[in-house]
Amino acid sequence: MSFTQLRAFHAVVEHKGFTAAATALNVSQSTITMQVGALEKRYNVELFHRQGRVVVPTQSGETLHRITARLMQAHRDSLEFLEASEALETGTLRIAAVGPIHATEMISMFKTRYPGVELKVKFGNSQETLEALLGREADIAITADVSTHPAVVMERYSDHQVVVFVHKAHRFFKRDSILIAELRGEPVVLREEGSTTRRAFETALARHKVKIDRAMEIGSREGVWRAVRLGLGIGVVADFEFVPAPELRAITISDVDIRTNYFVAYLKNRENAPLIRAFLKLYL
Amino acid sequence: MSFTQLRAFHAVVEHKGFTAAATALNVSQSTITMQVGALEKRYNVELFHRQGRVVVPTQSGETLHRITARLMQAHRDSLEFLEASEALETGTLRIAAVGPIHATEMISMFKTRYPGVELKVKFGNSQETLEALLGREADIAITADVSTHPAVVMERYSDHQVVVFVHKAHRFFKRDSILIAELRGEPVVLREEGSTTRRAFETALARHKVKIDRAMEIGSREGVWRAVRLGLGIGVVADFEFVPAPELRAITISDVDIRTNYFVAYLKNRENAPLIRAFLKLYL
DNA sequence: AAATGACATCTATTTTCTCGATAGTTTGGG
DNA sequence: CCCAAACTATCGAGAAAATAGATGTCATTT
Repeated sequence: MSFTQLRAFHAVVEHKGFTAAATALNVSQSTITMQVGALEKRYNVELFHRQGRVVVPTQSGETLHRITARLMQAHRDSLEFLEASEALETGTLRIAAVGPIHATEMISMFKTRYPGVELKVKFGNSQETLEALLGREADIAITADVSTHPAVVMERYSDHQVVVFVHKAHRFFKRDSILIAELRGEPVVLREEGSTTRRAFETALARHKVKIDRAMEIGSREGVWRAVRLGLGIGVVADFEFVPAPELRAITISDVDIRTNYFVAYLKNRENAPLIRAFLKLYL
Repeated sequence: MSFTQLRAFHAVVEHKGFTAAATALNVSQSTITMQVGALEKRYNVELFHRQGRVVVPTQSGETLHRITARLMQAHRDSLEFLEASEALETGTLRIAAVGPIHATEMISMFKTRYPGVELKVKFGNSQETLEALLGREADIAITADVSTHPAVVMERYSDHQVVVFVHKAHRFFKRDSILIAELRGEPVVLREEGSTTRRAFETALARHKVKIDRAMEIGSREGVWRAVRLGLGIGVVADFEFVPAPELRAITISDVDIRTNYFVAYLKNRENAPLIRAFLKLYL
């Protein structure tokens, strides 16, 4: 009893005839006759009443048909699922990330592009993130640390210098660069916690034991930009994000290299996993 | 996506490994690897995490597995049903019969031999019985009339002469044969209504306008035999059923041929239908 | 009675499935 | 730290299954 035979039998019942079944399955009528005939001969069972040109399933045929209906449904379901997977209309991508900012940005972008894919995000520190990846609990890791593990591939996702920028009324306005110590006590307009740029900036300040005046905390780039233009403090921004304006000036910090450094990581032997490829393609 | 591929995939999940799946399906490991690999490549989907010697289904793999579980169950059910059919452990045999006596005897015998087969019996006259057969509402007809329909095969099931038998005290005891008219007014011990033998006997009496004395009506052959031995009347029996005894004698009716004539009929083009063959084999 | 429409049968061919050998990987032990 | 054991991956050839097309048979229709 092969699947092909059962499929042929099922089609004959569904289409009320051998010829019709053959048409539906895109095979020849003789093929259908053979398949069904083989079933009947092999199991010594009469599946159809053949009375002239009318074909009616026997009692046994009807019973078997109830079973093959389930069989064919499951077969169609399998195909449907696989085709949905192929089109990335289904599936699950598990992301382990160190900070919410990058991840949520990426997630919304990915979700917009592939609405059918379920996304699971787990936040943790760098070590936990890497462990999740190695333990196959995550497909993608978004982390700041570089891993030396041979099975892990890391692709740089974000790499830029942090600069400060000031309004022209500020005493730094005519400078090209400053020293980090000069920021001591300065009022600074910052992005919210979790911002990659802010984290890099504060890490550098802490390392050099520089205390600043956290004048404001604003949730958007434009907000920071407006606050600085109003002279409320020094702005902090990634270099490529700085929008030049006549009354504003970006200034580098010459004695410390403050930069963000984020990576997307995945397991080497899964580089061809469709969802991982799709994810990387969207950002790199 | 072929059934074979889905089966291979399913086995790998179920047996937690390619090699184990191969063993379970009685194929080589390379076959399994190819089947699953073909699925993954064709639909660009990752079905298993391959981490060294451990094989774990991915999220997609688990989803597909839920579907293939149904698929395989239906496949097993199909096989089970067909094998039951082969062994005549299932199925339905529809019988159309003219009288209850023969049919019930046959049914109980058939049911004993094939307990799994459902039997449906419909009683009617000869014409209805034949029509049920031709209309495919019955698989087997048990009838007394001979049909000339070319599609119908009739096999003689019962054909025997009806004889009377008497106790040695009876005036017929020394005779070899009698005329039917001699039975007029005689006390006769009969089987119950529906008995084939009784019907043939009474039909003959009616044709020759002979009225007898229905002395007793007894539901078994032994009962009739005992009653006759006690001198309660003349017995009526099929020739081959007569059990010789010193004080009893079977006597033929010389001027009328009283015989039962029953047939089992089936459609010519269904002569190979397993249930029909099984039925015929049991009686002919 | 011929035409028609549908199932049955046969053989050759194409496609699919499968195997066996071999290579590459990971894991556990000495 | 390296080796052996236990897997999975890959390849090319051979076996098995599925299929097509021509033709036969049969019942119904006109």
